[in-house]
Amino acid sequence: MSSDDGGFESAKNSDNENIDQELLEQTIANLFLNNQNEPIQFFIPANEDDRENLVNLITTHGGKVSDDASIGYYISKNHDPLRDSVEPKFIYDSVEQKSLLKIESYKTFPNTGNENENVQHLVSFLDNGDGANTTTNTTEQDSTTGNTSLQLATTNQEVQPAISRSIVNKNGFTPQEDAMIIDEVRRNPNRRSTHKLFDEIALKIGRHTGNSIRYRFRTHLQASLDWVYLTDEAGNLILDQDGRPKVAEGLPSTVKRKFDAKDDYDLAVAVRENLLEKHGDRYERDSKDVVLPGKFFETLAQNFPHHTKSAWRDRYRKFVIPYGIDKYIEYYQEEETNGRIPEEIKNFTGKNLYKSSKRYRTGSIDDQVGETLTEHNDQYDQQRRRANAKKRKQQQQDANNLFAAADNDEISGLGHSGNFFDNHAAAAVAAANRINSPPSPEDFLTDDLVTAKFFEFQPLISVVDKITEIVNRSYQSSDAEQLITALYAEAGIQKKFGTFIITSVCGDLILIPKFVEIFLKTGENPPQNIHGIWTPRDDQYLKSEIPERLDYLKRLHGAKRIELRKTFITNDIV
DNA sequence: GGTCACACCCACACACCAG
DNA sequence: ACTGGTGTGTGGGTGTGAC
Repeated sequence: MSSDDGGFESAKNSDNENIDQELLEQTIANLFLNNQNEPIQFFIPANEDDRENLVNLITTHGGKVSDDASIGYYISKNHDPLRDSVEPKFIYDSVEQKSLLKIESYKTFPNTGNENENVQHLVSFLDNGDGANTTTNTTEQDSTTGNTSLQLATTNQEVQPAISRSIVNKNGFTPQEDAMIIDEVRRNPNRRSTHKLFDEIALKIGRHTGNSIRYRFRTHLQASLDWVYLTDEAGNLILDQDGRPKVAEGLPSTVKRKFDAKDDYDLAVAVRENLLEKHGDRYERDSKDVVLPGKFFETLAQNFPHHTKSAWRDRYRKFVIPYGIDKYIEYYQEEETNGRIPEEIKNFTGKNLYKSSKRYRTGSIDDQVGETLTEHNDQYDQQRRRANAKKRKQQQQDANNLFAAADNDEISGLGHSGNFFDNHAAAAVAAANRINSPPSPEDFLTDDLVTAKFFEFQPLISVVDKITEIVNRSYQSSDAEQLITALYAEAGIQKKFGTFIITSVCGDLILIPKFVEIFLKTGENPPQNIHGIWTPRDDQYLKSEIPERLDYLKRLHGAKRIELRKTFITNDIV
């Protein structure tokens, strides 16, 4: 800070000037301290604009930036529906004005408890009526008192998570969701490239598709995957003596591994050695008709275990034979001699070349293979690009024709054009309902959970829309009975089950449709390992007070939700 | 115009099977 | 035991539209 700071220009003597300067520096250094003189904690998402500068401003002014999304004020210009968001302007303004400003004024969606806001969080219920008993017959839920009162203090702002249904940024990913994705990848490191893993994560998160989560990981999160858990060959976590998962050194290989130029070279050399041994002088160059025993590929897989026996065999018949064993060896050696990096063999599968074994047996394949491997690879890359462009053009043309036809139909009074839209709508619904190995709903949708009304929704998953509509209505925060009755009468959810769901989500209405959706897709009651949905196991973990278990809960539910759950437990609600 | 979420694509690694 | 045929889904993208 320079002494000619505008605010202190009236200082008459150097002593005063020094004292003022000292005070100012002290103020700045202590700007982000709380009443107990402790650093105020903030969390800033990794992808936040100007994050580096914000971190710098906070830390140089006495504050602390947490790397745990559940700790501290959440500083972001993007609102997170699962917590209070404070605009970064709060930091800039406080620093600029050299004063800790009122943080409430910078909250994107301040939780004022106003009923008219789209913030709904039922934490207290009437203790009368059928819905007040919280038991379930279908889970290992701890038995609860038959006459449990659901009365809860509503005034405790400390433990009330700020939940809003307002979503900004097109269903954007919250820090909790990002953390959950990374955690799942850490637990399944060898499946980090698969589509299935992300489909599974999608089921747990509920708000995004597997595709979307996969893309999110690949584009935004992968870079920050600095460590993963150690797993065995079957993908199970390996635990240490204390039962904690071990951390791996580096990243394990993925399920499948691409063949590189060295692989092709090693393969070709091994094949040639084998044939020379067998045929001696009668060895035929680039033979297309060579029988190699299974033992050969078995040995190869032992010597080069990063590919399986089947993979080596497949690579041999689909790539090395069509290109030419000796031709590839010569190509590889020449590239190395000339200081160039050899390419692997490409474009010999499916549509390109490997349609019929006759083609390479007769040698006609050579007509399609360029002078060099590079030329060959380039040729097919170009062909593919041209084919894709042509396909896109055709699709555009089809779309134009379709709309033209629709216009004509309208004009000619024929109504909408055929059943194109119906078919596509049906396909879209079918796709939306398609999940991996779904459990049969008949097995878990028992009478004590749902009524006949529930089955009127077809497909069943559409009941989630109805439930969303129900929970979006305005309710008195002290009255869950109204909600339970609506769920019973309009969605066919038995009152006891409705109460159980509300209890499992600690009264957080936004999670109720999510609960039902995941329940329908997985049959899990309550759904396991879902942010904000408490299971009997989670409650046991909470009661155990074992640090590792509490850490796990903190990652899964966040500190605020843990405090809220404790209140539930203390009040004997669960 | 850039970024993001999401859908979709496709070569090919790996596996299985009937002949 | 070996073969060619082929299914599955990974791995690494690209296309599209909303914001």
